Amino acid sequence: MNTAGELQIYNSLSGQKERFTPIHANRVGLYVCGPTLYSEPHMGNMRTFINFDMVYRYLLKLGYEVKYVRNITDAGHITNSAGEAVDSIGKAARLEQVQSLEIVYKYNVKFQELQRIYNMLPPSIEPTATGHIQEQIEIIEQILKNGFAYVVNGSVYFDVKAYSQQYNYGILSGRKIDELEEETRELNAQEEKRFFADFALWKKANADDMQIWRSPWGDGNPGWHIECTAMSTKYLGQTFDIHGGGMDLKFPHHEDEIAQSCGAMGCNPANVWMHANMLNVNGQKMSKSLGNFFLPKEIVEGSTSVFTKSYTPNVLRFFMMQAHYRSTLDFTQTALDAAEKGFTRLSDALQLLDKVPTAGQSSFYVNDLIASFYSAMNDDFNAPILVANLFEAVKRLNLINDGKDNITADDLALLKTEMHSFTYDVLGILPTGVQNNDSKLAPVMDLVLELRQLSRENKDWTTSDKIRDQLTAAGIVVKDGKDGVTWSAQ
RNA sequence: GACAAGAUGGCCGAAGGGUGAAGGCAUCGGAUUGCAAAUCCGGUUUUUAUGAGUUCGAAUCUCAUUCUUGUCUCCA
Repeated sequence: MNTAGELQIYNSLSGQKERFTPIHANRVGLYVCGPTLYSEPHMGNMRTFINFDMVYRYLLKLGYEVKYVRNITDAGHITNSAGEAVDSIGKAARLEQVQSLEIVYKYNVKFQELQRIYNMLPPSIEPTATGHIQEQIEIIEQILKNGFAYVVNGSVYFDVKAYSQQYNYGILSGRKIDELEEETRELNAQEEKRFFADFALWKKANADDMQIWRSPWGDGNPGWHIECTAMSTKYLGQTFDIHGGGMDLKFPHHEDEIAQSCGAMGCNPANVWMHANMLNVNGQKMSKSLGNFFLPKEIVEGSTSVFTKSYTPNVLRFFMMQAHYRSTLDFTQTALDAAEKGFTRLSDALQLLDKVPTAGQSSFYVNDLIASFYSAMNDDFNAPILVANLFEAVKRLNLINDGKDNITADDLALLKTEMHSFTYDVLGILPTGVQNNDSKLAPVMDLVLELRQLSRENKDWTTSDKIRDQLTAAGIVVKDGKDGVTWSAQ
């Protein structure tokens, strides 16, 4: 493990950066709220998962043994603001005339494919809500036993008022229930609840529910928040290190998770709460209702209505890594084009690591450069600074290649190891530019470039330029360097 | 309305009391090149939303104002 500083993480619970100390030395428990699989995740959903993939990757890089749990919500959410029963998974299923688990399966297959496309490391486990009904029931029973919940007509509600006698409901979101009460009273005319802020732990089944389970309170289904409490407790323990999720889950979802854990087990579930910010399109949160969303696959295929061209998963990941996870990020074509060019510059320089000449002495401090990679990430996973520092290394490599800077073989080996590690292992970029080794294309390119070289020697610029232009049009970029011609395919 | 987070160059975005406000993209000049591309060197653009205040010193802290976004029981 590197000792260039200590990892600091911004904790939403305290509102400040804190030195990260795992509960068990060298081991980290990480829980992230995963997707609700009633439709295909859009790019905004992916940003959160990619950000936490980066967090996971850096924790691994630091040498931690990380247990990364990301749930899959495959049980319907229960109610909406009007108190009307809404089972979003069941609803989508009815529309498409299939069973609810069939639709969950369908979108889970797509989600797993997206994880591969965007080079996300698989979590240690992806538990499902439907697979943990018993655990959820047991926690609800515990909350009831402790007096922080009540049963009404086959449903169970969390008793926020009783809870507030002992605990601080609103500790995460900063909300104060007594202030909220008057304004929201009219909107929440749910007769079953004793108090407007109470939330369902178990909801009695409706006749048309597609998912129904048996429970001590009758047939029904679990409330939205209880699954995370059940699964994080089962796989990580009553209190674990880091709980992550999108900013929009802070309230009520995460607030209620805290209440459930305290209510059942008397302790906060997580020491550190991390929230990833939203992805915006033209200044607005990407969402289905606004119609400004696009699918992660569409943008790779170039079939969105928003952009006129496609971008590779690498470019998209790189683009996202140029913004801090706690900042909103605006997706625009000009920004993506800029990222694409910057990414090309970075990946070209990574190729140089194998080609650059070495010297007896280095003309700059390689160790300082490498230390800057660590200190960037140690500062609350500041990937944009890491990228900036990687570009410092890019500049050095280009200078070395031009004979204006020097590096020893040892330093180069070190730089290569760390640049590869931070680019590929931490940022999650997939290595590119290996097409030069393409067994079928390479001999053809050798021939074509030889012919071009002949015309160049004969000063037949028309022919040589035609070859170059045609290759460019075919997506193959030819570079005339000092020591010969190189090419790369996109 | 309540709560929360913001407002930084032509664009995307860092930094968050200490001289010259990262980095990428763009743009301009030079080097290199048959010409380009790539690369290198150098330059350009921000009175850090506005107005006050605290301080020896503020983009950074405080207050006010304007605006933006998010959440308020569907949400990554």
